[in-house]
Amino acid sequence: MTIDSPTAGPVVSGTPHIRPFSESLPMALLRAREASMRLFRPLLAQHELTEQQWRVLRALTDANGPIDAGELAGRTFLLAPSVSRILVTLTSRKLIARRPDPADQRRTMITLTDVGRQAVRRVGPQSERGYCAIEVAFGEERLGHLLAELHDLAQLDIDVSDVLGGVQ
Amino acid sequence: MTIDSPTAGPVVSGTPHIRPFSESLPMALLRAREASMRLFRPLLAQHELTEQQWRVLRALTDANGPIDAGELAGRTFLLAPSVSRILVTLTSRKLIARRPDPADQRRTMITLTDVGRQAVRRVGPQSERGYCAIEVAFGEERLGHLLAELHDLAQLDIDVSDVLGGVQ
DNA sequence: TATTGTTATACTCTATAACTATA
DNA sequence: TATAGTTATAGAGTATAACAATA
Repeated sequence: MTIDSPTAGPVVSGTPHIRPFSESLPMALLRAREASMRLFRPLLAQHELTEQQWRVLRALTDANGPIDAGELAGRTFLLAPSVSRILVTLTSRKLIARRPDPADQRRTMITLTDVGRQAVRRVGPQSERGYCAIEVAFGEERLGHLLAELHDLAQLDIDVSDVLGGVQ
Repeated sequence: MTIDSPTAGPVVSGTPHIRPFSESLPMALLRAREASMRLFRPLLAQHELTEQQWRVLRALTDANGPIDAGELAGRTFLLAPSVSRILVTLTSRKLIARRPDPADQRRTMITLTDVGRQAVRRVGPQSERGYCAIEVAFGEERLGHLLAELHDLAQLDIDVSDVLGGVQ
């Protein structure tokens, strides 16, 4: 049940304490993400969708109605310029539609088109097979708990300046 | 034998079951990773290191001796061409050194230089402050358990073809 | 002939800044 | 004046293929 080292182990020759790569949280998250994405990448490739384009389509599916570009950027963890370019691509492929918000013409409201919904309907169930495979291999309850922990972790609101500590 | 799960909650208007974005494992991992990287990005920026360059330096620190480029690619989750280019950059900055393996001249062995080790020594302890902040906010034991679960998840060896299911 | 690493190429995303048009 | 989105630009990584050197 334990990870590699119970008490953090010996420090490497004269180096001040630096957490081993294997115990780095961002690295562990990356590794786990790569392992799970491995199941989905070929599927997205088949449908000529990048990971980020798929994130946009998923976010729109969840939204279940028009949302503006800024909201979309936030939900997909993409920067505004990335979203803008992705929206151009997805629009040219008729997967989404953009129109200005009548209430505030600065805003662009985005919706899935019927074609876009069809695409999601085609990819979604196949992608669900990936999740099921993970649930089976890892354990459904265990996976549920992991998701909850990841959710809580992402909610932590740590002040970055505490970390940099005015080192400047 | 349908893939759509029988007891997976209400299905959105006519759409076959598609897991909500919020319950997507890759998305949860990305979200958690973004939340944690938020603490480290400014630090890396201060030292003019990209995330990927820092991964290479960390992997070399852990290796505690020369390793070849292929091994480095594996440990950092980077593709060989990306590693190649990063090695060019890091070599020009004198942070690493490359030399052919005497035992097999095809292989390039990579080591940290003294300058490289110094850089790691400067960044490492500051980065450790980030980890500590997370440990405090999330709980040390809880974080340890999460790391162990992520480790196990990454170890899963799921056959991709099971997922694609010969759909072609 | 297979391998290791590097280049070549095209595409995409990241990141910051500048710009347009609304408000 | 501030905001929302887009466009501009520079840089970097992704991904595949092709290549050279070595085994």
